[in-house]
Amino acid sequence: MNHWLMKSEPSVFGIDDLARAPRRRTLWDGVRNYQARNFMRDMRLGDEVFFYHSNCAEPGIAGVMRVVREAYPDPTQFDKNDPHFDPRSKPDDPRWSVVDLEFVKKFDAVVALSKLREVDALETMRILQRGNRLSVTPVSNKHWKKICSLAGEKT
DNA sequence: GCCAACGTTGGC
DNA sequence: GCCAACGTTGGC
Repeated sequence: MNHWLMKSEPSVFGIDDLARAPRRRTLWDGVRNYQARNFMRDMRLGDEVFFYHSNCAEPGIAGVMRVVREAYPDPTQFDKNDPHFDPRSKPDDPRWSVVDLEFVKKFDAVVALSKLREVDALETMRILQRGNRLSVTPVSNKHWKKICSLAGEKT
């Protein structure tokens, strides 16, 4: 099983929104970056994903979700009324993908970005690198376990 | 193929 | 709100 991290702005869609969603599931739409898309296409059923809150008062990791459907075409790319509409994308040759994710747990407290930066063992994490903007990134087993322990969770 | 201009991300 | 870093676009 592989591990991942996905960013979302809590003012748009945060972990509480996922916990309240029907069947506690959502499709992760609106990704419009090729590298991030390619990572989503590598996700497999059962993979676990950190839910990262970005662009907010306390950026950091808020909890965990799980992949419950592997990549398929993002419906918003074909919807003229959606902000993520992509006129260059054709139904027989879609550019953008989504995966379905299910709520697993919310951490008792957000593991803050500032905290992650203090931990030597996490130095090489992708989201901690300078200028990083990717909204979907892989997380190594070592980093996954470390962050779970920071969150006070057993692995 | 180069690269300047532009739009977006996201921490602070 | 600021601004650095980055990806994309489009003229040449």
